[in-house]
Amino acid sequence: MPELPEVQTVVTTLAPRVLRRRIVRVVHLRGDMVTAPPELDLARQLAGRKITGLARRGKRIVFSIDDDNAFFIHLGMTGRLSVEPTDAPLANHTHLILDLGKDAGRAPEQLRFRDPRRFGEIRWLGCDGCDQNMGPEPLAMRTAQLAEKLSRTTRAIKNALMDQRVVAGLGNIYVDESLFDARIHPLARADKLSSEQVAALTKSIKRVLNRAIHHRGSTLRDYVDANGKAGAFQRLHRAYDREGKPCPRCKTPIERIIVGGRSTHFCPSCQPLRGRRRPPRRTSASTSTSAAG
DNA sequence: GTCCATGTTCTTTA
DNA sequence: CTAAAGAACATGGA
Repeated sequence: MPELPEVQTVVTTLAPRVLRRRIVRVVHLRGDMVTAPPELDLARQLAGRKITGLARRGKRIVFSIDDDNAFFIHLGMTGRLSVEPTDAPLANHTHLILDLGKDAGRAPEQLRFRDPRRFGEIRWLGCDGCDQNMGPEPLAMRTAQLAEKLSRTTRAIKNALMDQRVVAGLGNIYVDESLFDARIHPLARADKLSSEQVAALTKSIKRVLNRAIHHRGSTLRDYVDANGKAGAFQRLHRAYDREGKPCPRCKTPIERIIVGGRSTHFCPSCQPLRGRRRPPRRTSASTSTSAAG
C-alpha cells in the first residue's frame, strides 16, 4: 500500500501519539523482521529511550531516540502502525509492540506494528543514517536532479521512477499517475526524454504527490493511517487501476500493460510513445547485428 | 485450486 | 557494468 503519500500520512497521524513519549519496554519483537548488526539487541537498545523525532525519508518512517540513535520502519505492502490501549485485542501478525510511557490520566498505550505479508522491515540505523543509495526526495527535488538521474539510464521511464535510487518514495500507483499527468508514455526511454518533458515530469510528480497527501493517500485494499482512517485519493486516480475506463482528458480507454513485472496504466492517446524503442524490422533477420565491430 | 496485489532484493541471463 | 526477466519473500482476497 504505502507509497510516499501514505507513509507521510502515517507519520503525520502517528507523530502526536508518540513524540516525546518514553518506550517503557519492548513487549514483543519478531526477530526476522529486524535488520541490525547481529550483536545488537534491539529490544534492549530501545527500552527506556524516549522518542524524540518522527520523520519520513522515501517510504521509510524514521524514529529518532534520545540517545541520538535512530531506526526506521518500512511498511512493505501491508504494514500498519497504530497506537492502542494496552488492553485492546491484539491483531494477528503483530511483529512489534512497544509499551509507551503513561500520560497523566490516560490508559496505558502501545505502539504496534503489524504486517501480515511481512514484506516490511524494522532497521536499526545507529547514529548516522545511511542515505547513500536513496534518490532525492521528490517534493524537494529540482528538475536538474531528476534530469541527471534519468540521463544515466536507458531503462523505460516507468522502471527508472520505480527505482528508489532515482527518486525516493514513488511506487506503482504514483508513477503511473505522475506519467499520466506529465503525458509521458511509461515505455519512453528515461535518457531520451526532452528537457521539457523532464521539467513537466518533475512538476507532475510534485502535483500528484501533494494532491495525494492532501487526500491522505490511496486506500486500495487495507491501507489506513495511524488512526485507522482510510485514504481518499483512490477516487481521484486518473490512470492507475482504470483499465478500460475513459481517460479523464480525452475519453480514450486507459490501457494496462506489464512493465518491469508491474501493472502499468496509461492513456495511449495522451501519452504517445514518440521515439520507438526498437526499430521496426519487417524483413527477417538477414542483417547481422554482430557483424560490425 | 487459480491469479493478483500499494515493495524490495536476489539470481539468472544477455 | 547495465539491465531485463523471473523468482523469491508471505498472506489474503477475488
